[in-house]
Amino acid sequence: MRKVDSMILSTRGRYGIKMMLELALNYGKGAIPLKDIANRQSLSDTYLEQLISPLRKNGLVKSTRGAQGGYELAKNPSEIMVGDIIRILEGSLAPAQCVLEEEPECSKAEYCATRLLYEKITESINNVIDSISLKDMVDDYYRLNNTNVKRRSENE
Amino acid sequence: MRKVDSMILSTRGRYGIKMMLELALNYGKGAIPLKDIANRQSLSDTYLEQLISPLRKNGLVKSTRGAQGGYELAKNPSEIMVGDIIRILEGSLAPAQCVLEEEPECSKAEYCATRLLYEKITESINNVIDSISLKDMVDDYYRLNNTNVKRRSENE
DNA sequence: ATTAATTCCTACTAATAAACTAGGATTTAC
DNA sequence: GTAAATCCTAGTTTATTAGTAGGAATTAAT
Repeated sequence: MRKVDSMILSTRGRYGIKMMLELALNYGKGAIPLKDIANRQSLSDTYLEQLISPLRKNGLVKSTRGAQGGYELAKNPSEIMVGDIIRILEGSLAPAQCVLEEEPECSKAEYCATRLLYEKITESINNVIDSISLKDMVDDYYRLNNTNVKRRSENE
Repeated sequence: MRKVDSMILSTRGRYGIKMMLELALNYGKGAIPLKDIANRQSLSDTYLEQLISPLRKNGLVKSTRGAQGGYELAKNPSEIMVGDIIRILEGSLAPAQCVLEEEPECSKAEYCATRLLYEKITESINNVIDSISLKDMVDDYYRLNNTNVKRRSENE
């Protein structure tokens, strides 16, 4: 039996977003250890380690090694778009190979009505994820929780 | 090494759309055998059989059994939305479980800023795929091919 | 200096899902 | 009655996802 629904995002993207939102909620407070985030979210810290590594290499977070070390955002939450996180962790979101820029054009691209459809879908997704920043999510978070006191728990 | 990009649609959805576009291009001309479509698109006919079955059960195509039989659209191409095809073959497209209606709400849905994000992504995708009909794709097809003579080949 | 807490790195493994294939039963035009 | 088709269930193979495991390097605190 096949899976019934298609998750657009795998755990890489979903956990990555949760992790980054946690860091955004703590922006300006210094580095926090990954294990803390993993515990709060009930996720495997060794798995999160794997996910935060490319985020660091792409300049979205910075790390402090050693005891009392940890991670923090490398720039202001308003400068980090959800699309950045997703593209680093999941790659480009596209309905089919032929829409990806890196790919050579498929031989009949000019005749291809399905390609046009895929381009519309891709554009629509990119519009959303590139217009929402971590700051927007932090604002949503406080608005939804109807409080100005920073909380720690955040669910999927 | 992990896959680099995320295909939103699997072969189920992509082949399904190609198949349905072929049927739309031949709408009104009677049933055509699946093997013909598979040959034109260089796809496995036994695999396509599996995909067309749910499309038939959901009333998008109708079949004629026996020799000279085949498949045809069960309604006008303008009445069949790309979203219908995708939902039948791939299930709901959602970034995470918690956005799916069938799912019980996750315990902290009201506090959940990531859920809000997922809802925005989902809405944006649904807006696109539910606004494009097979007729629109047929029109695009002829416009892209700059001809009024119906052609057979159509690529991914 | 030693210890404990942390990041960093590579490689492996288990579970799940995707992408088909196989085989045959049933239907129907010719 | 035969060939061409749909219909149905159950496999199989391959790829991807979602982790684990183990340890090296770094650093604050004692």
